[in-house]
Amino acid sequence: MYKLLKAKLENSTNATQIAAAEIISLFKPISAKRNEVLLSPEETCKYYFFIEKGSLRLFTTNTEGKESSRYFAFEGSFCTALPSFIDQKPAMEYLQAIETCKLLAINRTDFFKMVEKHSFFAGIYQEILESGFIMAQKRIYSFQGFDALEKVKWLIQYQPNVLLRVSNKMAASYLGISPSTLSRIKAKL
Amino acid sequence: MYKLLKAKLENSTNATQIAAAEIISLFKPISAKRNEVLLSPEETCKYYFFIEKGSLRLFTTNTEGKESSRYFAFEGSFCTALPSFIDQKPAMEYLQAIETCKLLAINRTDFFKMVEKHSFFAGIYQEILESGFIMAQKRIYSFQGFDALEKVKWLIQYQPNVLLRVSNKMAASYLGISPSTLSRIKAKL
DNA sequence: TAAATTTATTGACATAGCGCAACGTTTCGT
DNA sequence: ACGAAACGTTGCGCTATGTCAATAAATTTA
Repeated sequence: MYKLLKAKLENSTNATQIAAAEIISLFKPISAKRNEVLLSPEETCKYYFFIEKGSLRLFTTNTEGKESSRYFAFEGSFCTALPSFIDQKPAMEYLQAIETCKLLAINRTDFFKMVEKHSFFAGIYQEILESGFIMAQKRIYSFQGFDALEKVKWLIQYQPNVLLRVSNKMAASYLGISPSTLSRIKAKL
Repeated sequence: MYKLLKAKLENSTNATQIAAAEIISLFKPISAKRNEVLLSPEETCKYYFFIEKGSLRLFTTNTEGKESSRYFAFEGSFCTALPSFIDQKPAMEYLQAIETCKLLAINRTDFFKMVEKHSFFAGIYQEILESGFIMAQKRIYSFQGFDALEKVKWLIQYQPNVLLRVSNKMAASYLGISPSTLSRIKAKL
């Protein structure tokens, strides 16, 4: 049940068994069904999730109800609506299970307590922030001046899981193209 | 000369005068002329810069030579080619002064030494990463499904400095629209 | 300060990709 | 297991925005 989380923490440099165990003990198991919404825009995000199994996505809807997906996360990753989690303001976005999930959740207070107490865990948090930042930047660059075909190729190269495990509609809303266009591009390979 | 940096550090909670002074002593002043390139894609980024005066931008060029601007920074901000600074790999992007600048630079070793030594400075770094991440996410959301007019309005609302202090060409390349389109939109207000 | 270079504006034209719609297919609820 | 609902695919016409080009304005260099 805590297999992947345990591996993640214990493989971290400077982690001790004891510290890892303390942190793990603060994560509570949560199940989520396919399509279940774990967080709505008006809510404030209370938990940092770790995915043992399944996948999550973060997305918004604009005023006309059109979805825009921001992030997909799969087993072995942490995922939360970070701005809300950090600032404790309404999330302004949805967090949704897109497959049946086994999740582990730590609440905000405990999370930051552990970040302060265990420097190796602060290191993990720092890595999450750094890689999230870098990923976001790459995506911004990549999408500037790319046409639809180039975006799809980029996705295949850098996040192949997305096209394999996520619906066309969601993948399209991640790329900022219409489902029709994505469908046509896939047909041409 | 160190006025803004001093203010930034000393206004931080948990900062002591002594610690702030130690950190400040590791920043060396650097001048940069308008349009001067401080870092090229094949170079590895050695410094974290703080802007006392002027402005910087990060940008790439694609294979056809078209520029794509990623980030503009003005006085009072930290700025570096973060992925390169962190991983010490080629930057894959340019860092350029777009106005005449007075900069303060700290090298990577000293920077991370201070992050480890002074928890308030680690806090500042954490804030930079968090806000950078959040900003990048907002931008991704905003640019998905926005047409050119909406992008410009968004920029006016959230980063008015960009349109005021940066050339149309650069602002357009930041928004992912052509200079012509930006010009036409501005004409219509 | 004048010439040279770069940038901004505006018009004419071409086109990628969107919305819409129709139809087939998969998934979901009971 | 069945019907209903959501999703994927594909065709068609339209519009926003890109490219190209010509002129005007601004900035840099000497």
